[in-house]
Amino acid sequence: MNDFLYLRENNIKEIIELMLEAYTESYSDPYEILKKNSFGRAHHRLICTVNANPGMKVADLIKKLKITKQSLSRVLQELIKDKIISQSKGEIDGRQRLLHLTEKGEKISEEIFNIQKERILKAFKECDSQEVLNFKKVLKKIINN
Amino acid sequence: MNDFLYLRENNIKEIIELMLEAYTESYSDPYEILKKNSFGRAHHRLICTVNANPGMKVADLIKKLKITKQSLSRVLQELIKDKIISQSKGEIDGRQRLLHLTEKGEKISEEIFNIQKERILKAFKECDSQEVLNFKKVLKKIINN
DNA sequence: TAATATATGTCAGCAATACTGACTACATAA
DNA sequence: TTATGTAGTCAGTATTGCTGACATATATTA
Repeated sequence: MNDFLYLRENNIKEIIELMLEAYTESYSDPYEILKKNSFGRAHHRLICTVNANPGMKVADLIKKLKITKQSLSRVLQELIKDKIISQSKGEIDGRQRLLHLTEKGEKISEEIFNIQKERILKAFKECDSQEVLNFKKVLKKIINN
Repeated sequence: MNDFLYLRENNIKEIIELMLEAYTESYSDPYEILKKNSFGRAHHRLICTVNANPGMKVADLIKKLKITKQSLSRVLQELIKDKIISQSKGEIDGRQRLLHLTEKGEKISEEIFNIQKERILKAFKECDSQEVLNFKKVLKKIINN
C-alpha cells in the first residue's frame, strides 16, 4: 500500500496513548457495579481474566496480571470467600490449583460485561466487519510479543 | 459482509479481555527505565498523557486519567520538582495551569516510548497498512464513547 | 464594584493495591 | 531420597488512590 506511514514513530506513539485511554475508559465503566459488591480494580482484572481462561492455574494468573503471588493472594482469597471464584486441585499435577468462576461469579462477571459491552458495541456498530476483525487481529499480535 | 458475527457477545467479551492483556503487557514493558528514575505506573500514565496532549490543563488531565486532583497532585508535584513537567499560566484564562514536558521530560518520554515501541512495531510489521489503520480507527471509536 | 463561581493547590487521614523477604506444606521429578 | 516446583502465608513497607475541608487566585455575573 501507500508505503509505511503506519510504522512511523508518531503513529506508534499515538497508538500507545490511545491504548491507555481506551483501557482507562473501558475498565472504569463498570465502577458502580463493582463498588456495589465491594470490589475494586484488582478484583475486576482477576474476574475478567479467570472468565476468559477458565481452569487456569495460579501461576498463569500471576503472569498475566503481572503481580506477585502475595498481591494476588489477598484479592483471590476475598473472591474465594465470597464464592465468586472456586479452586480445584489439578488432576494431572496435584500441586496446581485451577481457577473457575462459580455460578455466582459468572453472574457478576456477566453484569460487569454488560456494562463494558455498551461502549464496545457502540463503537463496533460504527465500523464494518473487516475493521473489527483487523482490530482483534492487531490486538492479538501486540500481546504475542 | 458475512452478517454480524463480530457484534456477538462472545466476540466482544474476548476483545474486552484482549484489551486488558494488551494494556498490561505494553505498559509493563518500560518498567526498568521507570524504576531507574524512581517512577511508577502513575508517573508513566501522566508522562504519556501530557506527551500526547502538550499544553493541556490540569482539569483535563484529571478527567483523562480518572483520578482525583489530590491523587494527581502528589505525582505531578514530584514530576515538576524533578523538572520532567513544567506548568505555564493560561494566557486566555489565568487560572489554568498548562502542562508541558520539559526537555528532560521529552528525553525520558522518548526512552519510555522506545521500549514500548518495540512490541508495537513487531506487531505492526506482521500486519499490513490497512489492518493497522483499522486498528487505530476502532480504538478511537472506543474512546469517543 | 461586590458577590459568586471556577481552576488549582494543599493538608490530613484513610483504603486499596502492590512490593520484598522469609518461611511452610505438599507434590512431582531426578 | 533429595531437589525442584506450586501454592499459601506472615510481616513489613511503598505506591496509588480516595474523602473532606479549606485556601488562593482569577473570571464571571449581578
